[in-house]
Amino acid sequence: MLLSKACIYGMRAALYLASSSNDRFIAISQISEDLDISRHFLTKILQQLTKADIMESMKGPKGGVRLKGSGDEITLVEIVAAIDGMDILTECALGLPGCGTAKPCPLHDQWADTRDEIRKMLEDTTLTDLSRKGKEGNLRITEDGSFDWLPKNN
Amino acid sequence: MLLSKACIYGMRAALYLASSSNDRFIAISQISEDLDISRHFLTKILQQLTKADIMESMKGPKGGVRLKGSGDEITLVEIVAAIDGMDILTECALGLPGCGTAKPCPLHDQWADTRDEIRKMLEDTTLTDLSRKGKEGNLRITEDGSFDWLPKNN
DNA sequence: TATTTTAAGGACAAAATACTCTTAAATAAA
DNA sequence: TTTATTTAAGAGTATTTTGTCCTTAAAATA
Repeated sequence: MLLSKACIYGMRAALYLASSSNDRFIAISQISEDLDISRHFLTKILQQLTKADIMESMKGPKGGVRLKGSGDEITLVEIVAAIDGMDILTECALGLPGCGTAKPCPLHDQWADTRDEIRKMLEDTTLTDLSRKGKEGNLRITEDGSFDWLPKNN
Repeated sequence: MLLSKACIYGMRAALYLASSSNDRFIAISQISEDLDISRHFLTKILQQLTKADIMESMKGPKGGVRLKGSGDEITLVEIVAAIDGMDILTECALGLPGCGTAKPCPLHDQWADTRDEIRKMLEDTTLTDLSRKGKEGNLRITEDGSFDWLPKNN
């Protein structure tokens, strides 16, 4: 698995928020319910994203989380960096520390190329891209085939 | 991490064997020592590779493991398939089961493309490719910077 | 001010992964 | 045939990841 579950959950939650009216705070309990993700676990993950300034949070009634910036300025790589770290995009495929052009492993060149493809994809994809695509195609963001995954307040 | 440690260890051991005279059996204890991988753990991993017919083993003195076929017929994807399974090359980036062209997630298209790049790289790279490259450039296959990583019997 | 709602944070439990140890079986060679 | 060597196999331990629970803090509102 390239990305941890925490990272995947974070991406899905961010995509959920990007598909909502992003001026309002949305309770994590609602997100967790709609996306069928453990509430407490998701809370922890979104804390990381608020610390990374990707989201902002508000306590109390009417509180919750929302994206800090505009969805078209947030790319997937930022979420990955905040949760899994950038290591997965720099690490050696054979696990050798310090693998680079100066001191490569035999697989270095090939892996560097494919790794760049992954990074480019993550860098080029914004939350708005995914949200638009999801809305246009009525695509799912949750396991059960329910295609009307859009947050209720939209 | 895209590949598990077990998978990475398996690839390194296979590359080690591909760089040796492959008519002789080589003791796992020697491989583990040269590659600085736990002997018992490596034994388990190589058992998987022998079950997958990538290697063959022999008990007793003068026993050990060796590649079953020629190194230029063994690609990295076979090793990955035997240890981590092919799931990592088919799974949805958002973790949704059944994600495919028929029932995609918003990230499906982008991820399918990059996933194919990964698979292509693994399918196109043979052990002999890596071995040749390693020998030509005197590249390392082990952590400490020692560049003379070739098995002693060559 | 009191109550309710919500995130923050820490402590804990379960599951998956990584790694170790022990014993058994096979084989070569003394 | 006995002994030494080496893989096979299974049980056991450690670490990391994933997931749960409970308490505290902050904010809205009655």
